[in-house]
Amino acid sequence: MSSAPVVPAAPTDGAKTDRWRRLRSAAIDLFAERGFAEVSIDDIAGRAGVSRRTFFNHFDSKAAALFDPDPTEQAVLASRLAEHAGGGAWTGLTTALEEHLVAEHRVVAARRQILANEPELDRHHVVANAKFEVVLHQWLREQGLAPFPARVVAGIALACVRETFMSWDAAAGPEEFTSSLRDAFALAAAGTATGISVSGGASVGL
Amino acid sequence: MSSAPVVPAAPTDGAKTDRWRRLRSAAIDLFAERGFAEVSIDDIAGRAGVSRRTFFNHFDSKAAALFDPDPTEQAVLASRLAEHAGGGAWTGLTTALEEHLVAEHRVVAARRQILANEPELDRHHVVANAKFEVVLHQWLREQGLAPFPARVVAGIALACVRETFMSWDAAAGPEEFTSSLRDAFALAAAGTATGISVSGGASVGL
DNA sequence: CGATGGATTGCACTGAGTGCAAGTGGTGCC
DNA sequence: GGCACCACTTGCACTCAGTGCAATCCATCG
Repeated sequence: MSSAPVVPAAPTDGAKTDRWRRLRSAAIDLFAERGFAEVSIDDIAGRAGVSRRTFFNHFDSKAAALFDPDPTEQAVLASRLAEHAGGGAWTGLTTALEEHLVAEHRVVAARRQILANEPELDRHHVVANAKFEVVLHQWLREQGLAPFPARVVAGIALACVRETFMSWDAAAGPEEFTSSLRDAFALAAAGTATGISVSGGASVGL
Repeated sequence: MSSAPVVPAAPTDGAKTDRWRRLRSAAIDLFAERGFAEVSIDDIAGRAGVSRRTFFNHFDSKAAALFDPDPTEQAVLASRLAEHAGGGAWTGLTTALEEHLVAEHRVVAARRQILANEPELDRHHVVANAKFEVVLHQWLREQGLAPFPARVVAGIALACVRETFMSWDAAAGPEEFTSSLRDAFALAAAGTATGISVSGGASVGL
């Protein structure tokens, strides 16, 4: 009980992560209540019971409080991906992404709701998505893909996620999201395997 | 000489656009000289010979001065796309994009140079790319693609642009960029037509 | 118990971004 | 020409995001 764990189960868990989550939670609640622009960092820090300065020990910016991944999230996604290594890049990638988004569905739904009211926040969301791209690209390269195909595959997968997310009504619940996402992945796989048909029918692959 | 032109050749040309270009030019020069963070908006406005307040009449933010498209650019890209309508979505899209990036190569190169020194600016660049996505997606839908395939195709094309841009040495000149971009587009078309091979060889399309 | 180091906090400061109201200059209309 | 109109510019004042610094608090380890 007293000995240090040989391998910390979740490296960033602890008081710090708790504070991080309290801050994010406060931020999400306030954004949902009043709108992003109407919430100051003092408000967030106040509701989370920490000082304004502490907010900036955890987040680089106000938007980060809404869009940054959980401190453990990168590692979790990475291990999900690792579990699916070797069984086909596309299958592994999409399975891991789906698991991941299901596990995070509460936060994902909160983001969707807030974005629905304030579309201009989409710019920050796009940036958040780009962080995923780094992880996915990295993993795909480890699976043996060259840099460029890895970029394309990651781009396709993220396009699926994005399209699903944007056309999803958060009030409809997570099941809707999951099934739509699965459809999107399947459509992408089928489309790229057979060539997504285009009007005019020119056979250019896409 | 005195009659108003029936159709304004470029709707946003004029004194306002001139100021816009002077401001962008000043911003690019200063960013290249000192680095993004070391340049204030007063600096930019000063060099462009306008007031600080006027800067904000033209740009929403400091980053916008570097990454916003030229006021005429959207229209220009749209008309390039229009020229290539009907001849196959992928071909038209990539041709228009290539033309467009060649025409803009000075600014593109400047951005590349500045990003090389300050990678953290990439977040803004990603946002700028996302604006393209809107235009491309719109055009693809007009070509008869459903929302989702349109998203995927646009995502692939932008992945090509992004990968080419990021792996390009701006000092090498625009020809390098163009030929790399063309290669990337060809690779994407071939890869998606035949299925990008993955290690393990599972036949999942990607 | 005392030392050590990470995290929190308060304070002060720079600079981004905005609202407002007062110029300023050009354009067309009488 | 004179005048009204309009779009753009400018200065001013203000809020608030974000940062550096130094003091403090607290948990853990020896």
